[in-house]
Amino acid sequence: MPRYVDPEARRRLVVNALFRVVVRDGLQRTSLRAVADEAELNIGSLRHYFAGQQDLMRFAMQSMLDRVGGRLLEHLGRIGDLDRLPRPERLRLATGLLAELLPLDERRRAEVTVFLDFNTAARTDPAFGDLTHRAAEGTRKLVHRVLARLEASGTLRPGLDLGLETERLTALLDGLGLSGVLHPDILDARACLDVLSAHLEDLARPAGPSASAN
Amino acid sequence: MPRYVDPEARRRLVVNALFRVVVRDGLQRTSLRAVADEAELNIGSLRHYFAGQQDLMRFAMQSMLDRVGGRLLEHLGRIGDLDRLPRPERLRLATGLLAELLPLDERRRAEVTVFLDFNTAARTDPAFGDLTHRAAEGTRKLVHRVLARLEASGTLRPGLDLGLETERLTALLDGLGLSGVLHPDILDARACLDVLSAHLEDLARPAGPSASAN
DNA sequence: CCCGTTGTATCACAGCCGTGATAGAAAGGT
DNA sequence: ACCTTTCTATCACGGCTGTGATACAACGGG
Repeated sequence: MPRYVDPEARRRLVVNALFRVVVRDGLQRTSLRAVADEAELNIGSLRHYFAGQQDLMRFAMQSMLDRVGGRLLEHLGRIGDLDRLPRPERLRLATGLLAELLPLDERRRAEVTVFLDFNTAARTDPAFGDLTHRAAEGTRKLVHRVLARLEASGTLRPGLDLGLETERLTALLDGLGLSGVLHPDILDARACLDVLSAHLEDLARPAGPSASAN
Repeated sequence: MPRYVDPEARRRLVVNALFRVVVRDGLQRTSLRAVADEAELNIGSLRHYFAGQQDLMRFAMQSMLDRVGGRLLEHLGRIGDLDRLPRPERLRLATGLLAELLPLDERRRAEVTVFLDFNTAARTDPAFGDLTHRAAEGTRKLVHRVLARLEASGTLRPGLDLGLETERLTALLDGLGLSGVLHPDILDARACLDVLSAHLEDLARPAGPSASAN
């Protein structure tokens, strides 16, 4: 029984509307009025929950980082003890986790799209501050952790420079997300996943090439 | 002895000014007036050479595609017969060619930055039409060609799916460009080049690991 | 000299934008 | 009933945008 209106729910409503506008029209055309219209709210109401444009944008960015971050932590928890699983299963789980960062369905496509627009805008717009910077560091931390777990379980081929491989895999994910969002006709969801899968398989030790015998 | 003013030179002047504004302030804040100011031209003069904003943007995008494309063709021509070169040299040349797409110095950093802003904008702005689409196809064509040459010269390890490897390498280049431009403090020029170099080395056949004996 | 072409500069207009101010309705405690 | 807080709604202002129209200078050929 919320007293008055639940402000948190209102903010979620607005942020979701903002995401839809960004996906549909791009961040450039995402104005306070456009978001208010999309949320079927009066701009006056909207401004009652957000002090201004900067607040709204920062809150939206932070919200989406929280959401994606939450999902990634879910995946991480679900993995748990990696060593007890068969080798192909380990790679499958790692792929599934990192695939959370690829535009493989409408939800993730929207997330990657918004994330891309925010990031490019953040290059020159101080409104986002260091949000994108910390996000980039977080992604690398995660990727590094996944690679470290795979290595600890003996799934990777030896002699890899984990620092370099972290950057390589991160760049691959970013690039797949970029093309998947901007050129979905060239790189569709299936191709995205195939490339990621192939890359992880490539990092795995060539013990079982599984070319002929499975 | 140019009759009147050389219109082509004027357009180049304007386009260069536009690039500077985009790099400095972002495409969002790149207005006709800002470009005119940067070019030290009156906005009326500017509009004498460009019908409107769309024309200017399209022309700028096309110009930068031409420039980068020209440089890539230069590299391609300079390579010529790959098979006559020693193996490490082949990889070095391929790396140098593809490094043209990475923000390794101020010129390339500016190009990648502008290219990124244009591409993200093109997702929702019909002004750019299919320019970015053809650019994306062109990049893949180039990457595929490089990989095919390397394979034809026996430099790559066997059994590679060139189509998939093309997407992988393209995504890697895009991702390196993205991080190199947006987070240069996390991924500096050296790291960019190292990752690309390592990737190509990884695609090369492990015949000579060159760990001890060269 | 004259005149058409080319280039430069300026004004005005409508359309957005973010934002401050303000008024009034709705809600809930006393 | 009353009052405070919360919420919705609207107006107005200055600023920036692209663009059409227009006036005027500069150039180059007849």
